[in-house]
Amino acid sequence: MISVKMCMIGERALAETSDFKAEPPEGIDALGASSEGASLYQLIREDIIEGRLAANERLVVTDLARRHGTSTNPVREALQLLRGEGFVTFVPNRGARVRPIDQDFVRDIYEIGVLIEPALTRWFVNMATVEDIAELERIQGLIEENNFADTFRHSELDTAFHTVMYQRHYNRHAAELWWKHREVLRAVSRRFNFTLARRAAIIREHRELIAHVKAGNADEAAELIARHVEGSGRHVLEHMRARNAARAG
Amino acid sequence: MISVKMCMIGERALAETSDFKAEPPEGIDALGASSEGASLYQLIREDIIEGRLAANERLVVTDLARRHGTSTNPVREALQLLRGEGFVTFVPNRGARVRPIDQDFVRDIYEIGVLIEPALTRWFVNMATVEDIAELERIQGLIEENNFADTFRHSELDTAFHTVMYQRHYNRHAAELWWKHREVLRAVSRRFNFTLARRAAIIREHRELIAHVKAGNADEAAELIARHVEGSGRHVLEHMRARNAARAG
DNA sequence: ACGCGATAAATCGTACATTGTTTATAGGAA
DNA sequence: TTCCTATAAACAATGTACGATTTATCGCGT
Repeated sequence: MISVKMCMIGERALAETSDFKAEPPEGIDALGASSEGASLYQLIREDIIEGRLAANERLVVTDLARRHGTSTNPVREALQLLRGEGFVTFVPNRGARVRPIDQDFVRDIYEIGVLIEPALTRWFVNMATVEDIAELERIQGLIEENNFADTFRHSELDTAFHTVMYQRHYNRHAAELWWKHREVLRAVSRRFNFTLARRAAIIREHRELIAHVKAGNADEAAELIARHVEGSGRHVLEHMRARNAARAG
Repeated sequence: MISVKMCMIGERALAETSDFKAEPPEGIDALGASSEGASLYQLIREDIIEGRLAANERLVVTDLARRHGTSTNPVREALQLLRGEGFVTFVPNRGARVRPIDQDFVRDIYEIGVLIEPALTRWFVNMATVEDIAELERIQGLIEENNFADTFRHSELDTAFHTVMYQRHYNRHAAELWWKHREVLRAVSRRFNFTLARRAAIIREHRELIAHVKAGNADEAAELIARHVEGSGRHVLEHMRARNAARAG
C-alpha cells in the first residue's frame, strides 16, 4: 500500500549522537534568542502544548510580560519564535492568538510523517550499532513493563524509542520534521486526553521493528513504520473527530 | 529506484487555488507581522536570497534600522522571522548572521523534496482540471520559446509550472516545504551563478510529465518527479562542489 | 611577542509615545 | 421600549528612544 524508498543525494557525515538529545533537535539552530526571550519561548510553548492556554486564546503582550516579570520586548520575541513554529498566529494590529490544533493540522503532520519517517528508519537500519539495538530493546522492555499503566510514562518511553532511531539521522531537516510531529502529538494527547487504543498492535509493531533491525531488513522496517504512522494517525484523527462530535452534539 | 506512494489520512477539502499565488504560500500564516516588520522581513529576505548580503555577514540591528529608516524593534522582529525560516542564525549577545547555504543544507532540502513532491504530484494528477492542464501546456510553451535564453525568466517560468501543480495540494505543510525548496534553490542559483545543464532533459521531462497528467497516470508522474528532483539535486550539488573546489584551489 | 586594561560597539532589556482596534455608552428613530 | 448608529473612552499593538550589560578591539606596558 505504502512504499517509501530512501533517496540520498551526495555524501554526508554521520550525525553525532550528541546533537539529538532527549531534547528538541535545536530547531534549525539551538535556542538562539537571548536568555529571557528564550526562556519565555520555552515557557509559553509548554503552556500551549500542555493546554494551559486554550485554543484561540489571545496572547496579550503586556499581560504575559507582567506575568513573567519582564518587559514587552522579550515577549514579542518569544511570540515571533512560536509563530515561526506554527503554534501562534498573528493578525496585524490585533496581536497573537494560540493556534488551534485542529484535524487538518494533525492530518497534515501525520501525512508528512508517513513520507519522512520510513526514510529515516531505512537509514537507521543500515547504520545501527549493537549498542543502538541494545538500547532499543532496553526501552522496549520498559515499555512492556509499564504496559500502559502510566500513559505519560508510555509517551516518554515511546519518544525515547524513536529518538534512538532518529538520532542516527541522515538529514537534519527530516529529523526536525519528526520532532515537530512528536510535539503536535503531545499537544493533541493533552487536549483530548488520550486513551491509547491499539495497545497490542503497538507492542507487536515495536517487536517486529526490532526484529527487522536485527536482521538488517531495511525495506520491511520502513514499510512497517509507514503503516505504524498511518495507523496511529488514523486513530488519533478518529479520536479527535469523536470528541468534537460529542462536544458539538 | 525511487518509488513514493501517496498516503491520505482522513478526508479533506480541496485547496482553493487562491491561497497559492505566485507568491509564498503564506508561511504557516500570511505575513503576520505588522506592516513595518513584515516589509523589512521581505526586504532583508530578498537581500539574503539574492546574495546582496554575503554568507556569514553580520546583521547589525542598528545599521539595518538606519538603512531602512526605522527604529530597531521592527528589525529585530524581521530577524526573528528569518531565523524561524532558517535564513539567519543567532548567537546570544552577539547578534545575527546570514546563514551560509552550504552543501549539507541544500542536500537536505532536496532529499525532503524527493520524498514530498511525488506525493503532491500524485494528488495533482488525480485532481487536475482541463484548465490546469491547459495552463501547464501554455507555460511549457513559453519555457520552450524562451529556450534558456534568459535564465532568470526560465526560473520564473519553471516556478510557475510547478506552482500550477502544487496549488492543488492536498497538504499545506507539504506545499510549504516545496516552496522552501524553491527559495533555497533560488538562493543557490544566485550565489553560484547557475548555468543550467540538463537542458534537453528538463524539456523532455516536462513534456513527459504533461503526457502522464493527461493520461491520468499518477504512478508514472510521481516516479518521474522523483527522478527529476533527484537529478536536479545531484546536479546542483555537483556544481556547488566544483565551485567550492575552484575557490579553495 | 604576549597578556592586560581601557575604550568602542552592539545587543538586550526597559520605559514611553503613537496608532489602531475594540468596547461601552448615549442619542435618536421606528 | 427596542434596535441601530455614532461617538468617545479604554485597551492593546506597534514604533521610538534610551540605559545597562556584554562582547570585541586596540593600544599599552612588561
